[in-house]
Amino acid sequence: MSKELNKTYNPKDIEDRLYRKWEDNGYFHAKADRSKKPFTIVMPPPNITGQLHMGHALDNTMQDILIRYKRMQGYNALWQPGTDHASIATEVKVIEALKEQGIDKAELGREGFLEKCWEWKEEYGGRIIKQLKKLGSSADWERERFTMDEGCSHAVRDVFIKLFDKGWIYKGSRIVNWCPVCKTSISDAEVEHEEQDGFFWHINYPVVGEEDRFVEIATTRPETLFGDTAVAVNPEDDRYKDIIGKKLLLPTTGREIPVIADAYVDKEFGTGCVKITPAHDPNDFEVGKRHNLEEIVVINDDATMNALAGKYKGMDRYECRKALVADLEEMGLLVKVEPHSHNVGTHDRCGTTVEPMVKQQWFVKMDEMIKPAVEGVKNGEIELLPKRMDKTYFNWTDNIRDWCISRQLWWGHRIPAYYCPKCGHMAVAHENPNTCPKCGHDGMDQDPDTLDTWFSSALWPFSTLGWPEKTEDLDYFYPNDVLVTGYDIIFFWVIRMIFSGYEQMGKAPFHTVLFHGLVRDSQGRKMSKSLGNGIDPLEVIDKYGADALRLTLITGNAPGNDMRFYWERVEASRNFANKVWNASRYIMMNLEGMEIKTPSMEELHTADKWILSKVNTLAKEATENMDKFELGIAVQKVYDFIWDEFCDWYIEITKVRTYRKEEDAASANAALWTLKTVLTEALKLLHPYMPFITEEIFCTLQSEEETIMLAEWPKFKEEWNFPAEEAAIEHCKDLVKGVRNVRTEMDVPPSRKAKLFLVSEDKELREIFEKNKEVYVNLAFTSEITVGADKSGIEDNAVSVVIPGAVVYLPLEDLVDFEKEKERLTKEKEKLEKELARSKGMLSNERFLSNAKPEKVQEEKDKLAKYQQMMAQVEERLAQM
RNA sequence: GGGAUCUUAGCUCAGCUGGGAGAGCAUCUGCCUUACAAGCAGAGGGUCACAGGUUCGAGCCCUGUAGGUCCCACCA
Repeated sequence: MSKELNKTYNPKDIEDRLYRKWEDNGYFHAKADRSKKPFTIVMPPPNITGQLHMGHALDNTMQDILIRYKRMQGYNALWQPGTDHASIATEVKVIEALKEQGIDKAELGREGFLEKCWEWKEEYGGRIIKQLKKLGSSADWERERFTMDEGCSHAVRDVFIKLFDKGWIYKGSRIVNWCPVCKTSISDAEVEHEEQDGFFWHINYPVVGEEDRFVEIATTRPETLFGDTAVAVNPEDDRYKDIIGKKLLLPTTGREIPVIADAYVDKEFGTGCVKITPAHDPNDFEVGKRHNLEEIVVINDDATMNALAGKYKGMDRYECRKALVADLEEMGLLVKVEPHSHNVGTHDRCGTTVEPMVKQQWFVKMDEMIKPAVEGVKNGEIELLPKRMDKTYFNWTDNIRDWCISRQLWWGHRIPAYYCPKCGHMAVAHENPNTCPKCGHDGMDQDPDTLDTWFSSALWPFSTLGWPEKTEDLDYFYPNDVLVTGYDIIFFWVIRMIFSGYEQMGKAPFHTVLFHGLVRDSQGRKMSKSLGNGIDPLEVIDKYGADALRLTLITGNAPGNDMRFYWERVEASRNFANKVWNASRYIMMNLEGMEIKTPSMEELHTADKWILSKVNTLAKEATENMDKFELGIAVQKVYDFIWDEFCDWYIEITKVRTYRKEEDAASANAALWTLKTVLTEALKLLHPYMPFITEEIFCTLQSEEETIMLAEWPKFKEEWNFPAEEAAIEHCKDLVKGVRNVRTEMDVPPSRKAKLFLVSEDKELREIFEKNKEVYVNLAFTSEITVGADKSGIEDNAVSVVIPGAVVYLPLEDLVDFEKEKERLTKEKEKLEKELARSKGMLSNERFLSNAKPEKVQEEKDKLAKYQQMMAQVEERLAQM
């Protein structure tokens, strides 16, 4: 019945084959089915430009674990996958590709360019999906969506129109972050602030009509001078009270600007005088609004100076800065230059310093829409894990600003607004009305801008289920259950999904958000292309297998924390896979040709019940941990169980029985049944984490079920709860450990078996040792075992080991070194003395006795008794020597 | 400026609601014991950053200090 397994686990032999089997059999597919409870996760859609990196690997491993777990628990588990059009990223890629062919985007025209984008998408868009499959991801690929497919695009337009009609989307002239390289506006969230060393230029602006009187301003951006429309001082600043309202001559321009008073100015900072450039600085923009100042744009979209910069026209902003400063110096208006480090906003995609610009853009009004999103997290409808993410979340929502959603790009969802070239009327609609509803003019032009990529991903939890159609899927699978993602996109995506879910669906999109950290390199640096320190998950899979990679990413790290990637850790995971493989191989070898019957309770030996009880507890605990999303803890417990309890103890314990199949068939049968049963349970618990190896073994081990993927998740069973047997085996383990310890210390070769005498005054304990000789006979290297109440008949010079409740004697007279033995016992005594002191101290502390929980007190009393008993034995032994 | 987070064995990190310090790797010593040397058995190694406080009891809670990392923020 059982097939052969290789001696070492080779992931390559099985991964692709098993994945194909799963996919072909439709195991990943979920259909709305009212008889089952749904469990839904939407996959954060990777960019079509993306290549699988460690972040994806971690993110998707976590999701796959949850999905596989819930699927085994009988849920109708849907993992909804798809990809994101990633407007800027894709557009940049396509432009680059075109450049190589000598083609320019503008030449190609909008239609032509979009065609190229789609071609690019067709060619590369599926790459990352293939890579995700390598990981073992059990997403429902039949449902794969794309943010720009017909349905999602419809959803986008629908939301746009609804919000517009509600007055929550508006078009306005505002100061926005402008990227001069990408030549588009970007949202606040896309701006990265970095500290840069710069200068503070102090410049004198002459006061009009007053000879030799100047106002000294300090600026980090002299080139914006041409856009100045005022100089502001603090109204409380005595130094400048008298010049408020006077005019200044703006150097090099001949233009006069007023001195105004505004509380925004900090008296203590700089000179206390601030040049106001409403068109190129967000603060100045606000000041300008308050004082009705003109907004003079002096910088072009490509960051060169425009005609208003006079002779500097056409220069790049930094070139102009240099030239202007030199000229000011010549004119004697440059007072001084101070080094000054300040925060500069850069575009997170290209690193270009953003230029604040006044532009006509589309915005989403946030003040109202954010309210349910705040409330939902506050009242626990949505739980953010780890909990501390709440603060980050509220920090953002409390300071929310309107969302700039228009982008001057071509690849993306085009804004569904149409303008009449004749009367200027604007209509917002799903399709071009063609005829102006106002003046009847024939032909309307669509707004050239596209929407921020995140506008469509914000709708992902419901747009993928068919919204705005009222589909069965939507009704059944929405709200989703869990969202798994990195904390780095909480603002971009998570918050926007939450408010969109509330606004469009009236319900939170999910009840739990599970955040994970970043995977860093071994030195703790971010993995990045520029550093070249990224590790390709596919390479890891190729070398060590997907299961090893998955296990590595999930263990040894607290939820939400960043982790470092080490090859050594992958190796350790691979070793575990191999361990599982070999243990299974061993069990299958033993099952070969056997017909295993389910043993009765009486036929099960103590050790069998012990391991059943252990795996039973494991199932309970691992389930609890997984329900709390403590995936790393859960799998660590499974790992420890398999390696330590099951392999190192149980398999070893049973060898004495499985080697003697003929002599005692019932005993061998019970052991083999237990081995197989416990292994199967453990494989199921391990499956979400290591899907490939568990499937391969499961299918080789048995033939009743065709896949472990759909096997039932282990539950705690009362009939497998054996506390007494657990305790009994713990005693045997103590015994074995004690013997091994002393034998190693005395350099007794394993080949030398020894007689073993066990002395205990405890009758129950004697019975345990008597009954379970088979447990320790081999592990303690015994040739003969005698259990007694006293030490009669034991040579005086036998080596002794004190274990809880008993003393073990090993007559190894030729090897006994009395000095060494004494030393050992003295060390033992010291250890016990310390424990006794601690225990006695606690128990003589009245406040401990009165304040501590009664069970704690009892526990301590039991310990004391145990130590006292052991101490007596050690002392007696020392006295004899 | 606000906030988060970290500081535990040589390295990387666990340590859940406070009750005798753990893992993996590395090191040392034995073992090719017929599942596994990617293994088995054993060992060494930690004033849990520092200083206070709460408590019968603190790695865990509170306050402060130092250092690291990160996020947010319009000081020109």
